[in-house]
Amino acid sequence: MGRTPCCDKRGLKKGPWTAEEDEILVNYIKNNNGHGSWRSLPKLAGLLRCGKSCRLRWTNYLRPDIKRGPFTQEEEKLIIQLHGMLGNRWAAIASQLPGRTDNEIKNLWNTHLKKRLLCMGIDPLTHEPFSSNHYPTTKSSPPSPSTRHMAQWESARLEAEARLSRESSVFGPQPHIKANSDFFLRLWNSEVGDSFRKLSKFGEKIECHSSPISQASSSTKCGSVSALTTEVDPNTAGLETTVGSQVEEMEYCKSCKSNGEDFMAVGSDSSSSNDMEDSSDTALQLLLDFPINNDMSFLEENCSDYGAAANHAILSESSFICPL
DNA sequence: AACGGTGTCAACCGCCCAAGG
DNA sequence: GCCTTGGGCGGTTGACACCGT
Repeated sequence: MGRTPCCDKRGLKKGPWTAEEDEILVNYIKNNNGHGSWRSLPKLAGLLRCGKSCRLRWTNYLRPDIKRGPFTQEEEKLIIQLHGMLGNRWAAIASQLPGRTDNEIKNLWNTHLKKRLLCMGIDPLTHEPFSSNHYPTTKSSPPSPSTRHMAQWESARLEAEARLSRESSVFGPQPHIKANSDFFLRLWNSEVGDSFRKLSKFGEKIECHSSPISQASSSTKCGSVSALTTEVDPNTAGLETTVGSQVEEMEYCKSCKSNGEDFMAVGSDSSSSNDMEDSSDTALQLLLDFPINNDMSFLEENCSDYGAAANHAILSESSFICPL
């Protein structure tokens, strides 16, 4: 059937926006308390641009809440962590970084962060070390990034909900716990989670031969849950340990990793051969496990530093040469 | 100074999806 | 239920800046 063009391109201007055009667009949106219909905006505002172009210019550049300037280390860390969970869902990632646009984050990823991960010997697509391309499930192909991400999300969601449920039933209302330990649920209820729920539907379609979500729920104890624990307030961590055995398991998973053991071995049903149980998720885990206020200097520009840090902390099993 | 290589980022393109008729 | 439309998203492109030779 085909899609009709968003607008009649004839006579419309393309390319970089001038200061005058910017001014017209900003004034129009200000004076009309919003953009209204993007399609009709250019005509009403007197711009020789297509509506899409106006929308893009506004959302990526002219919006008053845009934060310009270089990304901070915190922001970069967050982007890496979110990318590990969400993949190339730039809009969802951007929703967690106030003032940053999806375009900006996408550019940052493609020009900097991707190279840094490559430099560390980590596949930016899967967040796994390149060396761990052995999939114990032999014939089955490696899980797709989206499936893995879904698995982690679902697992984390179930864990968080279960924990909350336990907390509320055992201790009654615990506002401080709620505030501190619900990073995931906040995320889940945000645009990020929303977008992921949509993805999950898609995942069910493409993975109809099995149930990736349920498999994931039972098998990824060491999944993104450990990312949650990094957000737990130390003041409440002890309480959580007494509250839920799952938290203990999470901590155990982390200690396994730090001891260099195959942490997936502690999974409840590690003997099954489904894709979600792939134990080669260490790189992603380590990325996710980095406490948000840890020093991430290993991600800085100097590739030799990455190599050293990665060799030391991440890729103990493999030596690699920084390609850059 | 000229040139080529590389990096950056704003902008465009095409697809997808939800809403509405 | 089908079709059209508008908006949003992710991938890609191309202009420009910078740097080394």
